[in-house]
Order: sequence, then C-alpha cells, then structure tokens
Amino acid sequence: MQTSTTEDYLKAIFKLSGTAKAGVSTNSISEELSTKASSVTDMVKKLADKKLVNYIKYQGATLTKEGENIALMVIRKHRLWEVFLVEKLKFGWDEIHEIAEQLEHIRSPKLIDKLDKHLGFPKNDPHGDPIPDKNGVFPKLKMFKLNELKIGEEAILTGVSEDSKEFLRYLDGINLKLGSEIEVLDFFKFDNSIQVKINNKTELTFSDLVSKNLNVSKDN
Amino acid sequence: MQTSTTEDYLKAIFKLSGTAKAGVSTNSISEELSTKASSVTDMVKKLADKKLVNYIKYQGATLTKEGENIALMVIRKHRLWEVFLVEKLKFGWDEIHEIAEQLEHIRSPKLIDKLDKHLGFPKNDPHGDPIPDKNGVFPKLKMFKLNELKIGEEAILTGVSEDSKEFLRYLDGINLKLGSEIEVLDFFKFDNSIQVKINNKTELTFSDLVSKNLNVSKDN
DNA sequence: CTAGGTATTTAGACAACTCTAAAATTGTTT
DNA sequence: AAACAATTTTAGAGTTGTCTAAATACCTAG
Repeated sequence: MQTSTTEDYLKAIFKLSGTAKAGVSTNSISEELSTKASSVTDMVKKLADKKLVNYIKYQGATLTKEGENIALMVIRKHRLWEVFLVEKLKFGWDEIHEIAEQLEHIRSPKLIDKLDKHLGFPKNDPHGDPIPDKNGVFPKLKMFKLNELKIGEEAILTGVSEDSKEFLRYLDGINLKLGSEIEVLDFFKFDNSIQVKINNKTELTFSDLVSKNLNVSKDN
Repeated sequence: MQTSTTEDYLKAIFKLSGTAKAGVSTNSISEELSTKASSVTDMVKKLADKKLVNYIKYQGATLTKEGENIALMVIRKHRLWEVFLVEKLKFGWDEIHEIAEQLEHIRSPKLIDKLDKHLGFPKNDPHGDPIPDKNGVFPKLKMFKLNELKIGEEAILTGVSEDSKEFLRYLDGINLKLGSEIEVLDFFKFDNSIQVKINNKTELTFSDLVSKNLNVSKDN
C-alpha cells in the first residue's frame, strides 16, 4: 500500500512524461513537487526498488506499467473529486485544485466507483481534462480542427497546428489554454469566421485562419 | 497546522474523556489508537508542548480548550462525511466508518461548510450521533420518553430506563440500538401501544410498558 | 506496610521523507 | 579537447511518529 508521497511522485512523473519516452529529469520532478533535487534522487531510487519506476542514474525516471496505473488512478480520483466540488458543492474552478490534491489520496476503490456513478460518469473534469476510467483508459476523443465543428457543439482545446511565437502569444493574450472548453455559437459563411464561447464565460470571434489552426477534441 | 496523527490523538482523548474530568490514561489511548503505550507517552508530551493537552506524568491527559476545539471539528467532519456517504453515495452504515476516518482529515474550512449545506445541515450522523456545529456546539437535544412523542415525530434512542436482561435482550432481538432513529407512526388509545418505524425501515409496535422505558432525544 | 503486579515512562533504535553541502557526472563552448 | 556550467548524486543529519526492552512509579492484596 503506497503512501500519498509515493502517489505524488508517480503523478508528477506521469505529467512530465507527456508523449516523450525519454526519462523525466530529477530537476523537473523537484520543481513540480517543490522539493530539492537530492530528495527526488532518494525517492526515485526507492520507487525503483518497488518496481514503480525505471531509473538509470543521470538519465531520469520513467514509469513502469504498475507505476503508470497508480498514477492514472490518482488522476482519476483527482478529476472526479474536482467534478464533485464544482457540480455538487458549487465551488469555483479556481478553488478546487488544492482540495482535490488532498482528496485524491483517499483510499477506497468502492468510494471512487460510487462517486463516479453519483456524478453520472463524467468524461471530463471542470477544466476539460479527460477522466481515466476505472481501467485507466482515457475516454476516446475524436480530433477535429475547430472550423470543422457545427454550431452548438462543444470541444476541448488539445493542440495547435501553427506554433509561431505570434500565434501562441495571441492565444495567451485571450487566455485560451490547452484544456479550455470551446463552444461554437455561430459561424459566418461570408468570411468563415466563427463565434465561440470559451470556458462558458468569454465570447469571442476567430478568423478562419485561427480556427483552422486550433485542434480540438470531442467526446464520441 | 496539525498533522492527521495529532487529530487522531485529540479525537481519541475526547472520546475517552466522556463526562469525567479525570485525565485519560496512557493505556486507554494506546488501545483506542492501536499503538503502544510508549508511543502515546511520547506523543502526549508533544501535544502538551503545543498546548493542545494538559499532561501530568502518570496522571493521564485532558484536552485544553484549543485541543477540544480541534477534536470537535474532526468529529464534525467525520460525521458530515458519514452522512454524505450514506445519503448521497448510498453506502451501507457498516461500510462508512473507515472511509470517514480518512475524509475527516481533509483540511479546508470552506469545504466542510459547503458540504454541510449540500447535505441540508443535518443534526445527526447515520448512527444517530449528533454533529457539532461550526462553532463546536452540539445541537441541543430534548429528552423524552418515547410514549410522550406525538404521531409523526422522529427521535433518536439515547437510553433505556429499565435495564433488566430480558428487556435488553428484547431490544437486541428487534435490532434496536442506541442511536437508532424512531418515527412515531401511530398511537393506539385503547391500550396505549405505539406503532413506530425504526431507522426508516422496520415497522413495529411497542406496548405502553416498553415505550415508557425508552428514552429518546429530539432536535429543538 | 510492603511485595508483587500493573501502568507508565525512558532510552535507544528504526522507517519514511526531507534538507544542506560537497562530490561526481554530463554537456557545452570555444 | 579542456574547462566551465549545470545537473545529478552522495553523505550526513533532522523531523515525525513508531517500536522494543528496560527502568520506574503506582496501587492493592495480604
């Protein structure tokens, strides 16, 4: 039975792994967890002893199958609790992360299944991030360009095709982030511009060029 | 900011204090928490340093005002989470204690207030135990004999006046325990017998003699 | 009122996780 | 390819909470 510290390390390594298969550096883990690099080295060795990570000196850490599974279950719990906090207890999106950081370590498989059911088996957390199912599988999402959606559809921003500095700075300026929820409000035929609502709050209009370069995902 | 171990110790001392003002013995605490007496001595000294308990060697520990307050808040959290688990997640009464033991240590004053509201400000947990309010005050309960209630009223069994073996065995037989909820369904004038529903489940009828000997408490 | 038993405390050690400071390794730059 | 910088690891130590074993205090039966 792993401690909550163990779970924090595995979650951090999972997050930092992304798509790359290279080892996650000691420094990046220490930054993610607000600890010192030397503490990370110690812990990663212990996790390697428990077969939760693969570790080669000076080359960082990767998760084993088992370590990844634990990380996914922690993420599942974190995101389900976030849904609970927002939907049921009416917390604002900004207030929930810290509380979910604590709740994610509650140990009881039955609890999390019942919570999942109580919430109606949500597929995404309030930030739009997907919630792994009980087998650790992320719900399958279909990828689109934003300009391929129809009026009324909602999707999550999952990437951009164009990554010039100007473009990224533009997205930053309008506070559009990976994971943001985009709802298509209207679509103007004459110039192919598109009116959207971001995160259920901000309404704005994108030119055809912008919307072509935004990759979004939609539940199926 | 106290650790969850600290909270466990304070809660244990609170429980063991009861009405008596005498110090709680080292041994009884160690039994309550499944640790060794020597560990308790160590911890109690540390709690005394933090002004959470009064401790005199060989004479046990009592809570300070501050220690008692923390204990009450932990109990409040524990019991509110128990209500949540039963009412919202549909757990059985027998399954919730262990989970609530974990949830009671989640730190966030706002969380517990919102949970309280979400649950409709319950006054009792599923076992019938009273839930302290946010100032640490137990809801005041009025004591009655069961036969003094009116039709439609609900109350919690808090004691018995008659404690013969037969009587207690009878209560045991019908699965009526301290903390059980009793709702008065009907009242028969001709023999003063009373029809009740126990824990929202079982309906049965008590003779006048039985109902006179059941002490119950009702919110005011 | 004292001997023996029980409860409690002390002493020393351990496990998990953290830190600082110093040493080792890698990698970058000219 | 040598030297400097950045990263990573090691060594040694601290904190919190636990344990075992031994010492001490308390209490009660004879």
